[in-house]
Amino acid sequence: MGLSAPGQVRTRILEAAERLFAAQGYNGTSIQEVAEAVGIRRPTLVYHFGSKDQLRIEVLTGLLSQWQEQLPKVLAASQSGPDRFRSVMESAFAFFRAVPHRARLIAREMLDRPDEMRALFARHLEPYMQLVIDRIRDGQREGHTRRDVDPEAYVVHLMHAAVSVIAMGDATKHVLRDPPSVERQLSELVRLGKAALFLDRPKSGGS
Amino acid sequence: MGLSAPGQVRTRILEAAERLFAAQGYNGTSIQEVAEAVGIRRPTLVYHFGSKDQLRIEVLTGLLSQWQEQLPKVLAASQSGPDRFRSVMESAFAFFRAVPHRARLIAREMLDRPDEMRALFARHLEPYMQLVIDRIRDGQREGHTRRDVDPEAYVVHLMHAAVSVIAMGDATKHVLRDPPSVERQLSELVRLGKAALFLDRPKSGGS
DNA sequence: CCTACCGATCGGTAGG
DNA sequence: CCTACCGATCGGTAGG
Repeated sequence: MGLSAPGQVRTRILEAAERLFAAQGYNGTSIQEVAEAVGIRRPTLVYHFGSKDQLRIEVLTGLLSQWQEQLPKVLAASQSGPDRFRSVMESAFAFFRAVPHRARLIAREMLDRPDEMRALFARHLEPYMQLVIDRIRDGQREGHTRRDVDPEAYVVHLMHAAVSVIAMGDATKHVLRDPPSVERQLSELVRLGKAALFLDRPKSGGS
Repeated sequence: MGLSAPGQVRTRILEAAERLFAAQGYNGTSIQEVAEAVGIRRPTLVYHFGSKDQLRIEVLTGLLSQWQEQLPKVLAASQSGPDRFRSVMESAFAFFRAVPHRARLIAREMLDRPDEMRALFARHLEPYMQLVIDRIRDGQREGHTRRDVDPEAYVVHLMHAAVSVIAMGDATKHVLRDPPSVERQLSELVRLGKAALFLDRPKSGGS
């Protein structure tokens, strides 16, 4: 009896590797550890993936593909304006928070192999980011979005902020006397993003 | 003749280690590499620091001490309000941008050893962060700062954002058709921070 | 600050 | 999917 659900061996290896690489880093994880977590011998793992580096690449493209698959659903939420913004942001956070090590692995790879990650982002995410950017420019023309927003920098900022709050939140969580929970941290991020994007308007519909 | 300026050997080891740990990570760097960069033999390095882990600890406390030393100067900039905000932010960015690998090392350690980093932050930075938080609350009472700001979460957000833009900016830099430079990214961060903190006011002094 | 040496672990291969 | 084996490198010690 194995240590996790049966499934395909390749899939179980990928899951274990994703978890361990996220927790300890690629250099901090031996393929021996991954094999043990799956319940197989090391040469068997190498037989399936060829090399440790190839395993890393397959883990990463799998993760980016999931992301790419979820993004359209997230962006299709509703029409426009502040409420849509909130729902889009919260769906995006939910995606990362559901499996927190995803954000961790992304952050690690951005540090270790920035060029490779840039290429992966360009392939998997660029169209969607560009779509958001175009919407912001539309909003600026139509007058309900601040004109001083730098759309490219704004979108990149939100992505950085979301990834790092979830990936590195543990390190800053209890620094303060009244430490903000991840919940508070994320809802402040939503507030911050809205305040910086939309023009002030009266609280309720009247006027 | 060594590979870098003479100085104390210990100091040269610390500098090389800081640079290499930041670039390749702690697990991705051998003490052999550090020794070679300094121009000494590995056992000599071990003689000076006892162990690789002790070297890491001394690199990190050194870095946090520098940070702690600079922060009061940064915060003493001017009195209050949006202009002070801008100058404080820009001084903080300048500190990291001057030696970009500092932010990288901080980000790596937040991922690898969150508990240890939390303790270091608490010791070296907590008083200053708390000071900023108290100022935000003052501003809220006095009415020139938004009441919906969550001061703790806001401050933590800015720290996360600054560290990750500088540390991981390379990975997101050229994703878009019109990639924002680090400059644009940082000035958007200043704009975002101000828009989310202060109430809207007329552009020029007249009313 | 060095040379010489240590056991342990690394990723990967041979061969079945 | 396994056992048996490989050379290379790891952090650290002995002893001077």
